[in-house]
Amino acid sequence: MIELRSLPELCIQRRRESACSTCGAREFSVCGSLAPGDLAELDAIAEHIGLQAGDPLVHEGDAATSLFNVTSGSMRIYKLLPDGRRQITGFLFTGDFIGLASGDTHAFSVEAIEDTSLCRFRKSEYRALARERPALESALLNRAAHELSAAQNQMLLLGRKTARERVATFLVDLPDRDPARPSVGGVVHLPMTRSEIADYLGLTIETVSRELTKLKTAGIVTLLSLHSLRVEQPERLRAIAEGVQERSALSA
Amino acid sequence: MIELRSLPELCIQRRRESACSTCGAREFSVCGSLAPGDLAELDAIAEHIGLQAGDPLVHEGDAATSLFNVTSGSMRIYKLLPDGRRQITGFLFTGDFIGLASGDTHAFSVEAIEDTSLCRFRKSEYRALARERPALESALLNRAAHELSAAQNQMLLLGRKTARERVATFLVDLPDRDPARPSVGGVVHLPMTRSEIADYLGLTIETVSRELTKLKTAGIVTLLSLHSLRVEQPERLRAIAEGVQERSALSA
DNA sequence: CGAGTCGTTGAAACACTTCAAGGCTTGTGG
DNA sequence: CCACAAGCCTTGAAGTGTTTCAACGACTCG
Repeated sequence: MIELRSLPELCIQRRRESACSTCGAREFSVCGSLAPGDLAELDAIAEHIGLQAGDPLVHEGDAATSLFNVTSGSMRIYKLLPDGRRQITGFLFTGDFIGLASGDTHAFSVEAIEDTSLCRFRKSEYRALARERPALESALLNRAAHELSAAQNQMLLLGRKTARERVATFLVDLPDRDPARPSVGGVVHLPMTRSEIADYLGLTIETVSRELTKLKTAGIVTLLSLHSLRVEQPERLRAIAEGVQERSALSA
Repeated sequence: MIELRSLPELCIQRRRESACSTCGAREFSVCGSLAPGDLAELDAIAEHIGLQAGDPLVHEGDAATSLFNVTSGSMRIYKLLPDGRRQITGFLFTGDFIGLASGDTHAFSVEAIEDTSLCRFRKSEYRALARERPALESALLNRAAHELSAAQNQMLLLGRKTARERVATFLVDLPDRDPARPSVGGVVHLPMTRSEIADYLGLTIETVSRELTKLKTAGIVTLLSLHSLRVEQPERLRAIAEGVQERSALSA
């Protein structure tokens, strides 16, 4: 029922002795300052999964028996209305958790955006381990706290920001989300489509496209390809994201 | 940094031997199935606080040294943009927690809507207790999970629902939020103003007022007073909330 | 090369906001 | 007890940011 995102600085990567025979994954990430003993036990109950772009992982209404940790790639988590309207509530990257909630069914769907690998923990085994190792539970609570804070920021965006502010906020925040692909020289990697960005920001694809074009025309960003751009004026982008209006320019 | 709301069914009320000498509060609520020993220890470190309508509890940017549990009344939790635009990210009622996050400053503000009483726990004391009593940490994680699920629902509302669907959703969900004031015969108590409802739903006060009027005209609700109404046709209200469009009526 | 998917751009439509006026309620002071 | 000011809410009319509808361009794949 819930999904917990990592903060890069809280993540430590632990390399396995050898690649998993099933899926080839070589590492998995856990959050917080876990002791080596905790890591070893966590490792012991992990099962590796590989997904191709577009593959579903969980579907709204599914029984929630497992807990997942993304080890590479990116995913979308979303909710649907009966008529098909979609709200993407988050993108998941390396280190993010999925499905920690206490309920017995998922209240959202999760699909792979690109080829993605994960670790799966059976919830029963995980809970048993968490009882023995309180640091695990504590680390998860920390993640939940950060995730809630991010959710509040997103509510502010969806409820009160203009289209331009939403797109700017998205470009400012995204680079910090994926620890596996740190931003270099202001280059932002966008694995998702315009449609996914739109459904994440509560806009249409046309509006996203138009606002990106305006940011480009204003010289604030340069579009390198459909899935990457470079931020040329980070301070202006940040100002727009925070709702600090610019007098002229960008109006048209 | 985070705020955790209770689910009524998870809350147990525990009556104190006598009223608190400072504020007069007689009970506080904790979540989950805590053992009597845990309750007693929690009780021992609790400090009682009373607020009047409008009083602030925490301000965005404040150092986060305490953790609060609402024992009566209602509060608003919100974030602001520099130009004053406000997004209320949640309303808090009896049993709800405030400030569980790990960070050292609050990322939101909290104010009392009506006269409200709370229990305060010093974070350091609480964490020490949680280390000894894992059930406490576990109960908080459950709360965080439910809160995250609610946040995802709100993102769906803010990003993809129409004004009418938002107001309908609000009226459907609100009665279940306050365990201290259960809904009887479809009567919904609204302690907050239209302005607060608007800032919660990402609308203006005029739009909220108009949509309430339309629901009244359609015979779906009856306005009893400014701060209470009765739902006459719950199934129609629920259908609207879920985005199931009605053919005719309600159009104007 | 044609089909399909995804993205961009323009024009028209519309849902919601903004601006404006008035009503209702509450509290205060003469 | 009434007058009056101050909030809060409702309602109407005009304005606008975003959506919807439509066409076209770019890229990928068989």
